[in-house]
Amino acid sequence: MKALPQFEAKWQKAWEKARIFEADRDEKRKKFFVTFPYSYANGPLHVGHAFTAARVDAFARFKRMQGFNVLFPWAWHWTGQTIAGASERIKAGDPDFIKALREIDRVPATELHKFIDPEYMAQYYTRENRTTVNAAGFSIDWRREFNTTTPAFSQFVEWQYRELHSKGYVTKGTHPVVWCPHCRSPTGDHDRQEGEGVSPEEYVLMKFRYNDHYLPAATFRPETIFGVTNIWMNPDAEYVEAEVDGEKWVLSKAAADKLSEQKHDIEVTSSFQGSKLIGKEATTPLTDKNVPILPARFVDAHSASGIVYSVPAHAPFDWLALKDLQKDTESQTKYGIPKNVLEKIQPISIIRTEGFDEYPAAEAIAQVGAKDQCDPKAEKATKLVYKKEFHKGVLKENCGKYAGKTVQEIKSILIKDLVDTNDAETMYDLPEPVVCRCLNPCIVKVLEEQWFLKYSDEAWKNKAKEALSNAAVYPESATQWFLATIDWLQDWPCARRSGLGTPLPWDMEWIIETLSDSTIYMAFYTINKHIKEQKISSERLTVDVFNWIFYNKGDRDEIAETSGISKAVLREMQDEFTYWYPVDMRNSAKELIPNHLTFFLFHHAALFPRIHWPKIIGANGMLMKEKKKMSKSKGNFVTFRSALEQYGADATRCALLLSAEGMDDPDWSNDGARDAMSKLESFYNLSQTISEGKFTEETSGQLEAWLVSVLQHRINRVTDSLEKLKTRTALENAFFAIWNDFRWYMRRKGRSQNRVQKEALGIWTRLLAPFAPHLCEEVWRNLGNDGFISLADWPKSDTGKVDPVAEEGETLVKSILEDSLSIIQATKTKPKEIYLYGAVDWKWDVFLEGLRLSLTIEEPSQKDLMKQLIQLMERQKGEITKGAVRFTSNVINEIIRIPKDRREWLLRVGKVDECVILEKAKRFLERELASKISIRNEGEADVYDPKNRAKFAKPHRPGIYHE
RNA sequence: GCGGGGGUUUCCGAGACUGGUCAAAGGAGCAAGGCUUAGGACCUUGUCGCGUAGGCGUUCGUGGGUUCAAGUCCCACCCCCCGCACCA
Repeated sequence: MKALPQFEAKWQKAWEKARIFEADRDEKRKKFFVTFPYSYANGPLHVGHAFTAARVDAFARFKRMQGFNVLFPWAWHWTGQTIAGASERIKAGDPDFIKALREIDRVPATELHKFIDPEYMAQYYTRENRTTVNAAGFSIDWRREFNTTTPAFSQFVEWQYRELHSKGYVTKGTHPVVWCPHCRSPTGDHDRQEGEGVSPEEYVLMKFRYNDHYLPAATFRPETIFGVTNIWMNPDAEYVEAEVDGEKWVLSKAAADKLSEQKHDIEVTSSFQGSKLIGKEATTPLTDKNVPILPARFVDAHSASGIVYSVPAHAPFDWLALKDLQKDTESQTKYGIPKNVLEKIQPISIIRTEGFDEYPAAEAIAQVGAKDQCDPKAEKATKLVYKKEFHKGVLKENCGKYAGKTVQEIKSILIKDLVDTNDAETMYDLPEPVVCRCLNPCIVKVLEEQWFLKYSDEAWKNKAKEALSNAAVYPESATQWFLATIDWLQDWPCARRSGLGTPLPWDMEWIIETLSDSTIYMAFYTINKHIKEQKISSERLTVDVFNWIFYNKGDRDEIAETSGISKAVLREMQDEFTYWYPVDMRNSAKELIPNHLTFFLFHHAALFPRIHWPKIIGANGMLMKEKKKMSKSKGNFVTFRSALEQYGADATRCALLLSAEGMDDPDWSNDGARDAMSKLESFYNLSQTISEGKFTEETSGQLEAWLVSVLQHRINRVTDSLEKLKTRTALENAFFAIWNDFRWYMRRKGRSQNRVQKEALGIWTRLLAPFAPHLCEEVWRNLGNDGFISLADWPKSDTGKVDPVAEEGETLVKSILEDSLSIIQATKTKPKEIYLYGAVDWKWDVFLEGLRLSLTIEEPSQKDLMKQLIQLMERQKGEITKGAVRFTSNVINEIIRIPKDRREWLLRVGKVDECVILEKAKRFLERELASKISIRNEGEADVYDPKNRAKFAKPHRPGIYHE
């Protein structure tokens, strides 16, 4: 059992020694450039990486065997926040995190403390993972390896960004983000302790007037200003007076803090309890009405401005709060609100909506059964009203110039109008609390002067779509997702203030973010071999150098002079780039479709001419562990390394690739891996028997012709599937289907062996080599071959070797076997003797003529064929029996159902001499069925046929009688 | 909510674009038999129901429809998974 993994190391060494995966430019050979998105160096590779990479490697090996000069390079992603963040957590002594590193990543204690240096950590995992990649037997050219903070690579990224900038693809902008004041950086979803999926929302602050102050009441529904009856404030919360951009405002303390992060000048001048303003009056913007300020508990001072206005007709909370207050005499006296003020307040209906009457708020409250303003059901009622009114609501006559319009159509116009007249302002806030991993609460910050990749640009989008249609996408169903992503993408902030990476060349405060520095880096592989071999220092890699290499722009002599890179090396780099580019195949997990892979298209479209756009893009599912998502926190995380140690490289690769294809999620299970391992071992044992066997037969018969023939189909199937990255189908056919062919052959053949079988094993092994390369090298060697199977010729199918007669012959034997077994099963008796009856000649004539006719007529119908066949028989025989007519009618019925290519095939096969074939297979059938067999043709003299079975004989379907 | 992908026989999955060879490939599991000192090895058979003749009946999320014929085409509905951005 352990024999297989043992020779894995042996072959890996042999490959390395012979340097067979080091790919150099060779103009005489066609190249093929495959890539795998480099992994992030903050942890060990896991079996999910293994799955995707195994697909890429299988494809690379397949193409290499097809004779292409294949380049499969590898690199490491160091850019970004994550590695730095991980170091932070170690520094802080995060116990869970350290435990995971010790137990899952198996980091030795002696190394762990060094991880407080992020660079060391990245180095550690790079080293670790490189070992894993080699142990997997991936066919990598390591001379081109790099990581994304390598100075030479940074130079390359700088060149890329200067180029994008000058072409207008990078712009400056302002944007709200979820922000951690402590970390002083945006807090992405995965950086959050709490509040996943929460993003900033834009409120409108309606500027009510109170004395010489503004009282900004927050709302999502500014159109409801026409129905305002009062203002709500929380009497117990802290409010402040502040100078906001030169105006005097009253707002919650929390809001003042928030606004100061949103491009506003704020100075707080005094602070007081909300109760101070209760009972006072404020004036509405737009409509200049005086409304009272009233107390309400549902008002959250930590949300937006901490002040809201009340529209009881359309807002369930307002309706409930009003009812609550009208009943609450205690509060009325406490805050000195005269009864008549409350009595005067009448809901004002301003929106007409199908399905609602005068007061939608009240209706919704009744519908959900909300009791008061603190009832959680009030939220439900609010959503109900909002949604309906937004989509179907029309503003009534009391809405000024907006009357008669739908809410949906005037909403944004109204906001713009209000802001223009200084009746409103906008403000961002979070609908739910967000807490950073550092345990500090987050706020919304409006980042100014950020750098964006302008993915919103229509022209760029169109170019990206062109690049997409220029490439083959596998599986095809992923195309839709790409198109949707291209349409959906907005401007992408491409730089951050912290983390590892390359600074923006024209604004060094900013570091290019991880997804943005990894879009065209495959081009860097093509030249990095020379940069490393020639030890070219990064300063020499100037913009001019890259321009010359990638665009052939500028004067080589001059560039050689200024950069100090020799003319010859420059030439060599340019040649190598133009030789290897474009990327022929890039494959990743589907989660990268909406980001990395689409960015990859955008940037290639922006920076390179069409001839350098990618040719094939592949996507695959996300790996599951025993049907569940794999994660370190769930404790079901399987590292690539541990899988290799347990099952070996070949079994790991095969188990993964057999598990899924297309965008279906593959599943990793111990059973699956163990199973793959024992299957491979069986294959090895079988191969030993065959390759060590003595060949008593040199000449080949029908059975050998059959084996060779079906193998041609297998070759086609495996080849076609691999071309389309259908790795599962390919492996299934290369492994199970051919195995079944061999089983049948050996079962039919008995003990004797044939040279053809050994040749067939050679083909089989080569078809399997991209998936289980180590084992196949071993088998290949045992078969007496000298070179590496990794470099052997991929089998080509030969239509000349397809033998329909041989194939149908075996089909006949199989069907006799199956039918007889079925009869035995149904009758529950064991026959002493089996009689087989081949169809009489005239039946064959009718059958073949029927086939021929069906192929000459466009859409063969029962009637036409019948007529013609009967005429034919009349001409030949003069008269026809009733039985013949019935037979003809049945045969035609069957023929019509047979697909066209099968009909062609059967016509090519022609008349099968079933007696001869079955006679040859007689001993086999007798052995299998444990019965004497006797074979005759229908219509011959003296045929033993006591139950009249012979007349049931049809072409390809002899009659059977069990006695 | 928006966008993308799916629901097939015990399980995983092929088939669906191009309707008939489909009770539906292949693998796994399970059962029986063989081979074996033994086997998580290998070989054979069976694995929707019925059946003393190779057959018949009922199935491919649900409900309709088109057709001589539907897992495959059309319509409606139900359910599941994934993505939704300052970040890998």
